[in-house]
Amino acid sequence: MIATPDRTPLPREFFDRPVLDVAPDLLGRILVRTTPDGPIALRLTEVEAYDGADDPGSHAYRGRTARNGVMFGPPGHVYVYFTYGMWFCMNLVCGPEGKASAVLLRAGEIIEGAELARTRRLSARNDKELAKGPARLATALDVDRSLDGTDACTSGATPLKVLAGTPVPRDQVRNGPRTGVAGDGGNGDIHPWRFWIANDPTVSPYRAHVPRRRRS
DNA sequence: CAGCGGATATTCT
DNA sequence: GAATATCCGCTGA
Repeated sequence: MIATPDRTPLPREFFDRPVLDVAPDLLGRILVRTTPDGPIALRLTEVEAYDGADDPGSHAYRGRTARNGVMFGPPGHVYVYFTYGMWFCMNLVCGPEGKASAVLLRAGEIIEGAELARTRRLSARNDKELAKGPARLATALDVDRSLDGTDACTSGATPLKVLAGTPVPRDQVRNGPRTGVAGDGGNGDIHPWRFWIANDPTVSPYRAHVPRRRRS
């Protein structure tokens, strides 16, 4: 017997909590992206927490900039950034206004609208790869900077919403160092803030931080 | 399969 | 100038 996922939208209070509480609680939730061509729904399987004030790995660590301003705003809004000159990644802002913490959505399983996602992810070899990685997830859902600052918690028509779905039992949640973040992953790592669903085939592979040199 | 170079905006030094 | 919350295509085993 499989429980039917709860399609009730998560209220803003869900996100107005410490980011380390919200992040594991987002696993199994359903993100719905409404596009002109139709809806795409994704079950979240992997996330990472970023805590502005005390977190050197966070975009907000060195204060507010034109890029990260949404992180300092109210919870339940979408923070989208552009990285490596090519890719977008999306976050959900958590905690009270001014806290500048957010959850990076790293991977998920497309459960509705896969045909739409495939047209945006032509290099994916199978459906498990459609949203395996944060930039792939944003690409599959047609998310870019035009959605930065969008409220995911208001009622009515919004481009992005988060539904209650089916929360993952705590014993199915794994955590470890964040992917590609300088300072994370060493012995005595104090930021094991990547959370994923155990044995889920859509979770992205872990990669340690590796500084890369630019060609001269 | 692992390793690597290329693409190149935003931010900080 | 140099690093970065990444991905893709190519190379060689």
